[in-house]
Amino acid sequence: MLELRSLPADCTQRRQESVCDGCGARAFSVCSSLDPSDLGRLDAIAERVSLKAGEALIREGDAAVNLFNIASGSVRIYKLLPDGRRQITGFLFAGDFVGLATGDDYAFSGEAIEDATLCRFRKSEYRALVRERPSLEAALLDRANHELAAAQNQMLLLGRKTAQERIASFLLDLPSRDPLRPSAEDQVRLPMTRSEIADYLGLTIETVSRVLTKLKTTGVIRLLSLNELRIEQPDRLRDIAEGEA
Amino acid sequence: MLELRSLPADCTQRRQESVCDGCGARAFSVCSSLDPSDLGRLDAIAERVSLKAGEALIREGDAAVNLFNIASGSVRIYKLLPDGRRQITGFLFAGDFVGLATGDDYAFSGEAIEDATLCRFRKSEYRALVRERPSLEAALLDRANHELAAAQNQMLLLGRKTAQERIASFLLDLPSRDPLRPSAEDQVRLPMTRSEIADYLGLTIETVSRVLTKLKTTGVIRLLSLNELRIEQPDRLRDIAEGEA
DNA sequence: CGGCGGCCTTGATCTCCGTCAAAGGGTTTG
DNA sequence: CAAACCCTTTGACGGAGATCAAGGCCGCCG
Repeated sequence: MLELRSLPADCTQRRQESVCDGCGARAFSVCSSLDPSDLGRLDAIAERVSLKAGEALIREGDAAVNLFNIASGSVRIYKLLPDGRRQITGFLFAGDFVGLATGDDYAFSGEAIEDATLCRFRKSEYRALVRERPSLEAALLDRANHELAAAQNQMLLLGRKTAQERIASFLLDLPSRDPLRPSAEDQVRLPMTRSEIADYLGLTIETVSRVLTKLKTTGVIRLLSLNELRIEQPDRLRDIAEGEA
Repeated sequence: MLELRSLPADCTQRRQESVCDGCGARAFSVCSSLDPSDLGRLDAIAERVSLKAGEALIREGDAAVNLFNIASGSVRIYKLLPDGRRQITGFLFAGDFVGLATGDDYAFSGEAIEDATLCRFRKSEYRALVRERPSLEAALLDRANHELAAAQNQMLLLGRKTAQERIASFLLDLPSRDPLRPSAEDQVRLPMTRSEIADYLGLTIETVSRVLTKLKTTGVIRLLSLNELRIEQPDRLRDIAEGEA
């Protein structure tokens, strides 16, 4: 199985022999599509970056020079309207690739939710590698397709689901997206704030809070702490998520 | 420039020498990434299909055996909730590829909005061709990335924009997506009904109608007919779309 | 350990848009 | 050409969730 050794804290400082070797996210990411010899090529153009919670890796409108692969931690991707309204379009975790949906300029911003480590690639170098490694390109296409399917689900959620249904769907989806933290069955870790949940689900912070309270008082979930909860009645939560309750 | 010759009406009936040869959508689609010799390969596995308005090409939950390329007409892609609420996740036009975001089963339904012609491929055969034609794979990845960017914009719209802003954004986006009908400047063709617009924008049919009326009475747009309108004040419409008015 | 600041919860009120209802226009059918 | 149908428009009303406003919890730092 997979070895989850923790990464050295100072990995930005001195270039390691191989950033890929100790990477706990390798098995989940597009890197796994490369055989060992090709992995060296990837390794050669990868630069390891550490981010503290809240730091930005991508700013909407900037020239898109870098691509990223998340090695650990979590990242929020969002777009803003001129008056400050924010829509978080995705929470990303270890193994996720950032910068797929990108033209010459970034069309979204990205920031670390919690401390995170990432692999940074120069877009030009990455493209060159992709061009000569069809298996890598196939893996990227695969990933893009999964993201597209997820985006369609999110559109259904944002366009047609009630506040309760959105929260329920969110609680059911979230755990499956964080491979490095396959928490106990029906245990949900919420690394993001209520405000971020709200901006992801197209709600306000108050509504998120109220719905969570209601789910708690009806016994569907139990809040273990602010950022941790247990799903007590998964079936009922699933019914709620699909509008059948 | 591009030649927009109309397609023979009976193209499903008898197999043509080459379905690609007369295809007005070729220049916009992934097919354009293939050189003439490879196009023959694609041609060999393509089957031309004609659909009448309203007919389905994909049904959510069915085994995903076919992929499609739209040659002419328009298609709606949507997802349903158990109680019938519908979210249209995309309107597709000539050159668009249907079935990218697909696993073993279709995760969405697709129907013709107006009479349409499509190229149908068996997924297995298509994959085999893609695997040996990196340029085709690259084109698919490109297209997936564009769709992802569009999906993120739609999430912003659904999660954070008001009804007015949604309609304004929609009217500004739509024309650019239909390459076979590069209508007169600021002229918008609406091949879909109000109900479809509503289900695409996360609104109701009544709200769509009311907002269009308001935009009309304020002089921003002019309704030429039910399915055709002119944008009289593009700058103001753009301001509205971004929440600056 | 006490005060401060950030985040979350809870309550009261408001509002945008959804729901319900009816009437108007266009086109298909007999 | 009338009648039936469908889609759209318009109006009146109501409700889910936003907004406004306190108050509670907790970690942090002096």
